[in-house]
Amino acid sequence: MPTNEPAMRDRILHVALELFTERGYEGTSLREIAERLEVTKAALYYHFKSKDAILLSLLAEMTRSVDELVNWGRSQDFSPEFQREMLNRLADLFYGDTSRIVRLVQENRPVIHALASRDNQAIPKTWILDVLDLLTPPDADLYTKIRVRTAMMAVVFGPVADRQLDNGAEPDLEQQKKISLAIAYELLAQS
Amino acid sequence: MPTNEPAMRDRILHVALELFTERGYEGTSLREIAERLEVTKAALYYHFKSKDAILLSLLAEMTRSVDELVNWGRSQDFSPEFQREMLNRLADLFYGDTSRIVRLVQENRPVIHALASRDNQAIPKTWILDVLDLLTPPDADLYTKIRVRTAMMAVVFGPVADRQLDNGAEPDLEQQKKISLAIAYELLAQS
DNA sequence: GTCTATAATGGGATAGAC
DNA sequence: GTCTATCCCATTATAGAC
Repeated sequence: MPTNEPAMRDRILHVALELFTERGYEGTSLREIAERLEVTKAALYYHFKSKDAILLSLLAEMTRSVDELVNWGRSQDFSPEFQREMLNRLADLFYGDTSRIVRLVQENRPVIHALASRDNQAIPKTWILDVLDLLTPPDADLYTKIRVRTAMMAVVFGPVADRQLDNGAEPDLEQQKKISLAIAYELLAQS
Repeated sequence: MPTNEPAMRDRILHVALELFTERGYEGTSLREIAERLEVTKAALYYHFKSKDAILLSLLAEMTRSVDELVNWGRSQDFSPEFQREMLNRLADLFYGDTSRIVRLVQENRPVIHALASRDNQAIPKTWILDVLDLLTPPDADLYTKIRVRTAMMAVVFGPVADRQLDNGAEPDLEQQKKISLAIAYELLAQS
């Protein structure tokens, strides 16, 4: 007999994502997470064997999405069409649910980096460089490299930056995504 | 009789900047800072009254530079020439020494935000929004806003991103600055 | 699956000698 | 201006009852 309540495991992840992003991983204690869920610290340990495990679980989701994209990119030959399609897929990712995890990673880079080198875990440490590499023409000069880098930043960091941009009003993410992509195309075309 | 050794206070700040950026503020203990300087924790407390004070002292430098820029910007009328001059000054700042502090802020956003709201301190919390505001034409539509935002990101985050971009080789920051500015100009011109 | 209680660690900070 | 020694506290994590 299934319950209507979301599984506690997911509720923990949900609250953790929010707090880790707002106050940082190390600025968030398990006590705070437990309080929000109105359970005790010990209860958390039934679902996750450590605090690290909660963070790693959140990151796994993103790693999966990005790995998929990178693997697809590696299977293609370079061409302007490929470049644009790569940007499209990147935008879909980062203007979608994944943007919340991207923000989490951005706000907690040092801890995540430490975790990655300790656990040898597959963690988004260099993913952005991998994607950039795929987006850049093989024979690019510095000027082209920076154009491509700027184009990627527009798409990847746009959704995070724009959230605070629309003064108060609910941001129209679909619209922002279209515009960011248009600008990014332009940057690629003239390189 | 002055000593040739750099003052301990500055040596502390130097080491703290490095560690706070690499391992994060909360991931760095005073013990680690003391060890690098081959002194004890207690010695640090002679120069700074708390760990927070070290971070705040690092931030003060950046706050000063940025405030200067924002104040200058506020004293000017908006025009395309002003826009470009504003970008120039921004680039001078962020391709210079300040870029190290920018990176520190980027890597420790949650803690710094917490500090800012606790102390009511003048901290680079919204500076980027202030600068963006000044760069944006008064009557800008969403398309223009995003173009301007992209232009600013190219100049502000470029130096941080590019550092890892030149595979191994020493990056030519002067060159990167010129190119980033050229791209940023272009984004502004067609908006 | 969640609780109470407690262990174990490590951190920031202070007192007082030198 | 730096040291030794110590305090105090919050945190992660575990043991064992229910």
